[in-house]
Amino acid sequence: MNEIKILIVEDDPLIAADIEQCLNNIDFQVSSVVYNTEDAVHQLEKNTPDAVLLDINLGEITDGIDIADLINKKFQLPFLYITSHADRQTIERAKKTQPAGYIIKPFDERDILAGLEIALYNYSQRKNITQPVLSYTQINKHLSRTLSEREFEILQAIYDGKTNQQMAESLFVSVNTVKTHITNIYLKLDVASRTSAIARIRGWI
Amino acid sequence: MNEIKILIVEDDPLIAADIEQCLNNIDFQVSSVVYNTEDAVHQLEKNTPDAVLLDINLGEITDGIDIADLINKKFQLPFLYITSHADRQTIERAKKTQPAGYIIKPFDERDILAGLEIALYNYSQRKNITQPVLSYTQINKHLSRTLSEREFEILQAIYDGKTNQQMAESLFVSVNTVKTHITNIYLKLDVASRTSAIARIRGWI
DNA sequence: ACTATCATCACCCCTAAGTATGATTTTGAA
DNA sequence: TTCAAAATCATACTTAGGGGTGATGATAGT
Repeated sequence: MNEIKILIVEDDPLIAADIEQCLNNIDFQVSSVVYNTEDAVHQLEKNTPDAVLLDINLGEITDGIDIADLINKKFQLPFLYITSHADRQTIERAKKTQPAGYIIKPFDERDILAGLEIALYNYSQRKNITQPVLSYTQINKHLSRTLSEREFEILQAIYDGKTNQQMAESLFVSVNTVKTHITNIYLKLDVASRTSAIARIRGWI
Repeated sequence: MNEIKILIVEDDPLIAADIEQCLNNIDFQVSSVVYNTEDAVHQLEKNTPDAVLLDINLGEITDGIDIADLINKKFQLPFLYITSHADRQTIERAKKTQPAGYIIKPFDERDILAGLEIALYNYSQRKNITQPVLSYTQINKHLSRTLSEREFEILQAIYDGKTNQQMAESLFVSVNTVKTHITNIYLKLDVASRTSAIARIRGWI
């Protein structure tokens, strides 16, 4: 059984029930169903869910997008819009809140399943990323003389704090070869040491 | 006119044409339509798009999820799946590639508009997260034996790619002193070189 | 007053890192 | 086929980085 708790914000009781039914079918727990902003805030504070499904039009002055703003400011939870509003203006406003998804009514169980699974997974991954991965193309975008793939491998190893000896072993080449590659990398990056190479590419990744 | 270029990977020519039509209607440029993995890779390399729409089932050994893996490894572009496969197994595999969205067929112009707009916006926002500066307290949170302020200064200089000589000059101390500090930093960080020190703290900032 | 931490410096030794130069082989594009 | 780039390796040299040990004065906490 899934322990993931979802908060539903939807002013139409019929649709709310429908969403709730879907969530039950796909083994998500509904932490609460609320019909307005005030209750939504209350639930977010007292019974913090793992993710939120937001209707945009709530028939009051504040709407789902305002709630999204609040989630970003105070709670930092993943949320998805479920709405029938798919016009440019609404999407334009909605995207600025960086939602994890945008499900357009009439929705389908699978839309919610896929949307939530991806939202939750992405959220959990992003929470513990700080290790930015080097990208070959990303680095080369900044260079007139581009790195070869082998050189890029070496640069990655330097970035990971490896010694020349370790690189030689893991790449099955001699230390001399590693040194040659490094010399060429330094030429292209216009640096003269490992640490300055790392500092140089830091802004690029 | 929108200059955003989208790559479509879809093996069914009818659906591909349909997607292309949708993109045109909502003012996105189609950079290319490809039917298999090989062409997809080629397009990614030669005519890098701003985002990718991926069908999962391509009727070959490799599928859209493999292409997604490749995008993450080498290109780091936002991508959305457009597929009729919405079973748990597929979603489970797909979510691991951290897609920006998952559009289930039969799709609708608005699904694509909302999905792409949000994907592109989120991507652009996440890209310019400013490189966090080293923070003294942040580093020490992770250490049992904390760095002194002087040691932290030295660590910053290492992080910036400075040599011991340069540090000695800018801090008005002897190179020997710098070395002593560095030795102590290494002890506390449990590393044995500048580069591994940088790699170690990378996860903390 | 005693102790711990910090910042400072010195000297020795050793190795990893970096520089210079040159060579061979493979491969892919013109 | 020819040419250029890439990957491989070698040898020799220089230097920066790192390990070990020990010492001194300053400061702050118990």
